[in-house]
Amino acid sequence: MADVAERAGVSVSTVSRTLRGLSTVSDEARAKVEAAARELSFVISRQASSLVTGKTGTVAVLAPTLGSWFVGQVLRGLSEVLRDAGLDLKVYSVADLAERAAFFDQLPARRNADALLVISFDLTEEEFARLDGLGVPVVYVSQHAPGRASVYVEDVAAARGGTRYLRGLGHRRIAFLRAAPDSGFTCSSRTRLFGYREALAEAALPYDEDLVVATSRGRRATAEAVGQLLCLADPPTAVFAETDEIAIEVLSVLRSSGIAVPDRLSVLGFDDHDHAEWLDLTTIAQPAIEVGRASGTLAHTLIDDPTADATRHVVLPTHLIPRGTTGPVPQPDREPKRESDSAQP
Amino acid sequence: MADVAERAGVSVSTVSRTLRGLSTVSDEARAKVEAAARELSFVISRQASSLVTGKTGTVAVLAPTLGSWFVGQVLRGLSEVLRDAGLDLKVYSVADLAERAAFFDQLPARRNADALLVISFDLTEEEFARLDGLGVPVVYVSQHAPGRASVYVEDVAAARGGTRYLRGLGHRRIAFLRAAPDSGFTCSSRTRLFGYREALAEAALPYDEDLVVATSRGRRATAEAVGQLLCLADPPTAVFAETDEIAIEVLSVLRSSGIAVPDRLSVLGFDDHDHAEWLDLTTIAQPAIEVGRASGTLAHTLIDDPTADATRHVVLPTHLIPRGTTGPVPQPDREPKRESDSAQP
DNA sequence: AGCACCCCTGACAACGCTTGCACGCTAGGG
DNA sequence: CCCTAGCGTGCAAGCGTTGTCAGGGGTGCT
Repeated sequence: MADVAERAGVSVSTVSRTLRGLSTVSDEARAKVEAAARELSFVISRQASSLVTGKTGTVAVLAPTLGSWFVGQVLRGLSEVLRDAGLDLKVYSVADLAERAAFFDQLPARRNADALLVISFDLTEEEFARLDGLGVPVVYVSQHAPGRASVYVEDVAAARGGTRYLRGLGHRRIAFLRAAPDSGFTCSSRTRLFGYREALAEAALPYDEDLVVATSRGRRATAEAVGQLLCLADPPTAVFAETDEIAIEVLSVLRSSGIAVPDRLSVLGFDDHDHAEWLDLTTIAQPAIEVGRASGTLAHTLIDDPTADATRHVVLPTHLIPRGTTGPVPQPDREPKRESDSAQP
Repeated sequence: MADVAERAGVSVSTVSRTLRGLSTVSDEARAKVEAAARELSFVISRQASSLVTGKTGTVAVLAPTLGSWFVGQVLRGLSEVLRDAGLDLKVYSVADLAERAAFFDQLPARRNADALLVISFDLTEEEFARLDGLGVPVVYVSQHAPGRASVYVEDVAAARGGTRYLRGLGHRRIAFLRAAPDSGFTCSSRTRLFGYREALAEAALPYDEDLVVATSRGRRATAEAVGQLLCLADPPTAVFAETDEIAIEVLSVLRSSGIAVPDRLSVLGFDDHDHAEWLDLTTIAQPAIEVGRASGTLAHTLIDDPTADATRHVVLPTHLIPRGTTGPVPQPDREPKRESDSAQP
């Protein structure tokens, strides 16, 4: 910065003021500084300025994984608004429980970011307390955190609606396929399961724990989970998957087993993944990119305005998209209409 | 830090030394400092330490988008090794050419990261020069940057192999579907196209520009591109898509148009996306997560050891996975064997 | 006993930036 | 003609660390 000042023939103070866009700089000085800065391709060091301002100009996000479709979309929306706000984006992911513990133990984000976004974590009270004491605003993304800033979709209502839809098709034995707890996505897992239970209860259908199965990512794990369901004495006629990614794996397993969808088994997903449309997957759409955008905007507000309501909630809409993987409950006394969608040679 | 020092009854120097794990601290002092630090839940400020060490403890990555499967996988591998190395991960994404220009103009990563990873950017000489003058090591990911550190798969050879494979099935009219230039993924686009051309040349097949079409993300754009190909006077019998995501959209379009795959048209992808297996998509697998890991490791090496060879290349293997979307070239004089994989009711 | 070491510790000057404060200048009002 | 106000600028004091350096207190050797 001193170099720029020298080249522009002004003091470092003036350079600093110019580069931050303060209005108390003469046009002449501003022009000289900008020219000098460009020639030296000078970039101000966030580290140094944060040392005095206390602001890092960075937002941290904690995600269970970076590889999932949902997180990718959220990150997309997020980076878009953060870029416009001049904030950098730091990502932390914790793959398993040990890493999760390590993260909360060290809280590396502390003092190294102006805000923290937590995506879909089912936090313990202790973990909530840690984050509350972080000293920076925390925004809970894709999860409802009571009394704390959060951005989410009405998971419970959406899952209730999805389950009702299946009920409306005549299904009485509806399975719920959730992500394995180690994946970290247990938050939406819990809320969606809750909506599912509510919809069962409305219709006085029993909640059968055998119908609720957790699966890890990967085809083999999904095959096991599906097998487990189909081997039940009274197997389900419909499967509600917590995410489209799981639903798509289920479709894959079913096709290679020659089980007709939806004639023998209906499949309902959640997300409206990019591939859902052409796979003809009935699903509950959620605006993932918009979730990211809203989270970024909220974080930005909370950073800039300490008096802002730090318990604000942004609730985004979902809607059911009926497609081809759900249909009426099969009639055992009739032949299936035809073997559709069998495996290719 | 002064608070910790006071509480522990030592000087800040000792606190600093303890917290950095330097060996020249007595056990007694170390214990007192650690206790005090824990009680005050003190965390050192990266900003401040980076000010004096010159290290930010952060690695920046520049990606064309955060929503694509490939970038997500790379980020996964990357975050894994960076976490182990104690480095933070900052992401910058540029969605269009204006943002790209802004990035190279302002170089926000300058001085704010210890290394920069650039994922699959087809850079101009001028942009290369900008990055060379960045002052921190730059690792080119998923692209071969001559004389600079890069991690990539043999795109050219892989695409050549894929095209040869189609040729071996009898195809003579092979289309290449590339990502639209605005998506930023033009780097692998270029190299894969090059391999495709090489394989055509080997067999003395003409390179027909009509067979090379660019498509943006999204179903409509893909439908247009596919339509364009099929309307040619001499339409292709096979399509080689630059990525599985494009290939999957192509399959989608073809299915809804009732065009049998592979009986009327073969489809070949690139990536081995999570969904490729069950969609029975023939593809060229590349170890995306491993690309991320290797990039992170290389960046870490370059940061820690300035004498390390900054032109090191890591080349990772690809392999063709023959599946059901590719088959022999259709025989116009014979009836197609059967209408496989028709749309569901 | 004297000397050379080694080990540990504390003081202090950076690092690159922001910001309160004071200063010099010009313009307008009494 | 003096006083005040306002504007643009520079000075200097930090922000929270690290690294250098000097010094104090043991220990082992001569």
